[in-house]
Amino acid sequence: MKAKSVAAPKPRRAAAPRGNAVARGDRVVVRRGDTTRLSILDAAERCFADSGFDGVSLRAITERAKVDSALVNYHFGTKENLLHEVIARRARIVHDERVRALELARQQAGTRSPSVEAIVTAFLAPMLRHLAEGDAGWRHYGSLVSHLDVLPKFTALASGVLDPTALHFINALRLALPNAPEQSIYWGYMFLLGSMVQVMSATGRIERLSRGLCRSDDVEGALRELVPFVSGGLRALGSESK
Amino acid sequence: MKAKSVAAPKPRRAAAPRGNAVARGDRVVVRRGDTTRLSILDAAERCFADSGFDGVSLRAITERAKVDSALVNYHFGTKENLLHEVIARRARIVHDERVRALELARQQAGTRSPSVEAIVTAFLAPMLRHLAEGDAGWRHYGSLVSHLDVLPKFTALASGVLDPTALHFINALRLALPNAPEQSIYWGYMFLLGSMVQVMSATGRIERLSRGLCRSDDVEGALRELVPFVSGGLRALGSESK
DNA sequence: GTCTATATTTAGATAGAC
DNA sequence: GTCTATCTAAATATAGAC
Repeated sequence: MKAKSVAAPKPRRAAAPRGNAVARGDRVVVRRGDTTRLSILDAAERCFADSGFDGVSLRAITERAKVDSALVNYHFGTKENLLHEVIARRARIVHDERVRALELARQQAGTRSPSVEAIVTAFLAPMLRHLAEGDAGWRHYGSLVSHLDVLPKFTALASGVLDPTALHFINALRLALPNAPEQSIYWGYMFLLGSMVQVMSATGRIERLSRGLCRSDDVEGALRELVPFVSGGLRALGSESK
Repeated sequence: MKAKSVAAPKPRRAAAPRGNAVARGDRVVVRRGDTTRLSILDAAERCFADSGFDGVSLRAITERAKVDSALVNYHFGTKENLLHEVIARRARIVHDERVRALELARQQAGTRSPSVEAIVTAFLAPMLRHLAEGDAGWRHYGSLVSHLDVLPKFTALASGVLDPTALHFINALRLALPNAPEQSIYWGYMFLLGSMVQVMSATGRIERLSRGLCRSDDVEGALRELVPFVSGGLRALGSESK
């Protein structure tokens, strides 16, 4: 495969024959093969996070998932499609949680705009809460998103999944920072992402730098630093003395 | 190749037979093959930046460099070694420039510590200046470093090259922010990196989000946002009201 | 130092039996 | 849905002539 960019999810053949678990009447019916699908998604999530999309083979993934190597193509069609589904399943969840948290902050603020801190927290807390709960899948997802966020080749894919969330929060920030120039809002949002990525990617760099004083897996600690840092930064963009 | 992590540069065989250009007496003697070496380094820098280390083949690199495909192995030994040399050649330069800029800020501050802004600027300006000058090589380097910064597989490599700079600036920040807890300094430095990465990686995401209002290649504009954002964030970490 | 040719392994994907 | 077997292309790396 050449180094062409990865864009839309083109289900080539038998990609995703059916949904994952389907409600029928009252009961949730788990179909045969659904556990296979899940095993593959989880294994892919982990492998992609560790080594990047091109750094792992489908065989490495199926070995970790303990399923036959032909089943990836049956369930997902192509490797790219597998990546897309790995991202999409959790992105949907975080998006909903973030939007709901922002809604809540708006209600609590009444007629005024929520504070910068409240908006930033609405954005960061859902993702970091998942990380803090110790779920390995979410940790791998965080690391994987960081990876995609930074490689031009995958920006289209990441953008397509993550931009809807972005626009919600950019709008909110605009209202909370009426004095900030329009460009500052966009850049500020990017810096928010970048700061969060340093926590999500969990490369172990901060352990090494701080000789163990700070830890990537101390997500609550990171959140306690992240919210004031980002909020302070955004406020500085909105103040006149720039 | 399995998904093992990439650590020290292990020159396997004929890796880097000689330096790139050697001063002999007064004159700089450019050896035969040095232009080949340079072509490969430049092409690799570009390809790695676009698609990541595992996303490009050595053949794609040699084709872009317009040299024979066997010459990578002759000059660099392995692909990993090639990556290491691609990073190292520019990392040395930025490190020196940053340390010099920090020295200068210290002299100008006299007996007091330089301001947070001065320290942050000393760190950011050298790299962003290279980007702003429009040199394609530096742009690719920036994008590549962002990539390595985020993938666990490459953290050891990136760390080995970049940590010396980090410790310089962490020390400086400690003095400029006497009220900040020790952990906040380390996290703050990570967030500084993360924010910078959003500029360096130049994925085109901000163009898409802002519908063309902001541009990745407007580096001066980005620097005007980056310095106040990071400085404001760091100050917030150092204030009592956290 | 550079090239041709190739060894060796591994990749993604598929056909068809069960 | 799952498995065995395999196709085809591409990967990294090397040997040896020039």
